[in-house]
Amino acid sequence: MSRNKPGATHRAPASRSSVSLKSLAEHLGLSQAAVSFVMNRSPNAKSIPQHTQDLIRKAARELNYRPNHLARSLRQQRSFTIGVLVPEISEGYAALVMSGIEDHLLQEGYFYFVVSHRHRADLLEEYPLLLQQRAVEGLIAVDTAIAEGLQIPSIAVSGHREVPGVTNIVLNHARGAMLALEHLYKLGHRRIAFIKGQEFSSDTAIRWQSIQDSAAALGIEIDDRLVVQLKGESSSPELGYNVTQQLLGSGAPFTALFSFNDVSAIGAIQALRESGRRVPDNVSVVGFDDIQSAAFQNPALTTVRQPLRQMGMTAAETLLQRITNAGQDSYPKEIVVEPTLVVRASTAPIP
Amino acid sequence: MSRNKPGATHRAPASRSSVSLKSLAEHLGLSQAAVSFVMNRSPNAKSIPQHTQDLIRKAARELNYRPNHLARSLRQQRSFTIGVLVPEISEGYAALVMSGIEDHLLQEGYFYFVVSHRHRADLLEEYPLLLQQRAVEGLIAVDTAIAEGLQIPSIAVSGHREVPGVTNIVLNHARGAMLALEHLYKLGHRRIAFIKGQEFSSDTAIRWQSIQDSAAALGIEIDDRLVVQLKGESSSPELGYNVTQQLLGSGAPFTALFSFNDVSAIGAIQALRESGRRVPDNVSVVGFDDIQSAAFQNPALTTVRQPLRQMGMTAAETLLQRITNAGQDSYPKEIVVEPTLVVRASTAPIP
DNA sequence: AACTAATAGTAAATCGCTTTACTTGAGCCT
DNA sequence: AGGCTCAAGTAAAGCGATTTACTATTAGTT
Repeated sequence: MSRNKPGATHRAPASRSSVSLKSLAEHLGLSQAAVSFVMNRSPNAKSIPQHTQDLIRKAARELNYRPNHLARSLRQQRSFTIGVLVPEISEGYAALVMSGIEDHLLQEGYFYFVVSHRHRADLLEEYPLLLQQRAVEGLIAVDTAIAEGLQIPSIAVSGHREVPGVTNIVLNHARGAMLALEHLYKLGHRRIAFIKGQEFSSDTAIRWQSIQDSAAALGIEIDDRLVVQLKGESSSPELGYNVTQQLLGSGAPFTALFSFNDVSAIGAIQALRESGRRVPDNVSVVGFDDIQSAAFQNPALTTVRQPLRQMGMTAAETLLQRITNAGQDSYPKEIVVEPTLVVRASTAPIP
Repeated sequence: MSRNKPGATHRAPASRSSVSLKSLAEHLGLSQAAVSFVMNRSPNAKSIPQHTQDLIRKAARELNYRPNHLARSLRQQRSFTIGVLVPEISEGYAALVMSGIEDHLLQEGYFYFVVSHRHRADLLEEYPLLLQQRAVEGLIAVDTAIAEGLQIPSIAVSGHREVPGVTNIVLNHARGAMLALEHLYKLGHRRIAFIKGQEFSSDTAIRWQSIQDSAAALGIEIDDRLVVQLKGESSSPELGYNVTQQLLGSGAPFTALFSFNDVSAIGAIQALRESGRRVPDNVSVVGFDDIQSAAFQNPALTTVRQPLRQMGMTAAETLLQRITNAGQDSYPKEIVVEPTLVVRASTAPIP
């Protein structure tokens, strides 16, 4: 199955124990300082003639010298590492934000630790501390209520509490709610059901408030019997499925459903279908987020799109700026991004 | 919107510049060594009487001492950090494996760096080196061809090449293919279309080989016109959509489709539907992986389940074992996990 | 010839911890 | 009184870099 090609040692001689600055300097008959200056293109290197510089770089290449990042971090008090705190590593929301974060971060030479707290209070408390012990230079919390009193610059993606030292990156929820409700309103819907998010979700309160405001502005009345709330920790569509059954059980009629997010909307559609209702013929459904699979549902999901990747990139970019400009203690308290309505096939005019 | 509760300073006095071992020792009037022994419960601490130990721990708590992990790692030559290399974060497959990895890792006190290479050859080459520079103690590559000559223990989830130093965690593909084909066979299907994975996907070759073997064993003939291959880097269902259109364009009739993975199966179903075919009434579709959203497709997807989370956990567990037992150079070359067939609503007897 | 300036570096401290080898004083024994 | 053991620590090296403050040699100037 696998052959050992005899002449295939095209890699460098794989220096068993990795070479250190010390061994490299000895090999060259120079001081560690000289080598360090040259390798880092430090201003001090100007006292080293070009010829010697070339020799140093050549030897470094040949011996495959790679400076130990730990040692450098310790000395410089700079780790080029940040921490990312998410509720859970899964397909939807967090994954998209993380991919945006990574995009910007790696490009700037930073690495990051990911930790997921799964809404456990002890982990929420402990992880930021552990991350700081590991000398991260900043923290990005995704959909996570961040504790006060952090020593390092922090960004909260979808954070809404005003915490000293924290930049919140938030969606314009007023607009998001209005886009969705206006769309339904224009299709003739008046009896609209709502699925609220769990208490622990950062966006739950603000989104619900925005919905109430938009509904009032449009003259849509919200029937309490048509409002349910997701229950449970998991991020599976099942949660949406469950509360939709509850909604159907109440007997109150509705022609549209606006769900807290796409994942729950997907579960909701399944429940509607099983109850004999067709989407969008009998009930229109609007989701929120526009996760990757939203476009490939059947019917394809109409949803309020959050620019999640963009939010991740902005988070990383802002964080690095704050780290680099440390000292200035002015920093943005809030950055607002705009939603868009993506109309697909899960909404239609009232029957 | 946000209130400042005046009496809310229930946290410790937030010691501005974090306390070091040195300052803690000075504060106590003891040597750094003594404090270190006690804090680490080192055997050396037996020479420190209980009373002093209590004093040390009390002071550490009060001053909120947190040892600098960088310094410790440097000294001990142990970073308690590993690297995880994935093609892309925002995808069903990798996300599930990562969540398994994290589960085991964090629990054992390890942290991890994630990097995604997006199939770029330069990154594939560079990232393992950068990770080693950052002193990771091991590497887990997910669905990624790992380079030879790594200095550290490595695990390849869905790796199939035999590389020295690497443990492959693989699915029993022979069984996976057989489960799916047998299922279709029993439903009466004989004209079956196939979507193969991209060349760069680790599982593509073995899975296709297994399919051919199973088909032969069952007496199913594979029509070349009914075999297409995913094209493109992205992990969106669109790729499956595209090749299914191609399949339909060929005009060759088929009653079932076995797709490389769930994501492409979802796109395929969309294409089938748009062509006027109904799933499963006219065409049965089987996916592979059982990603989270598979159960919530319409129709719910019949698929070969890979225990992805389990594979991640096993990867982490095996890696930590190999790290801990460093020295022994015996290690598992391959760990096989078993698939299961999850029958849902996308398959039915032939029309 | 003496002084200055530039060139080509080097020695050593430092980051914050761990860990080995040693010291100091007290108590006990003979 | 001298030696031995034990308790309770301490001093200092070392992990692998970076960085500040020097030094030794040569060349040029007056």
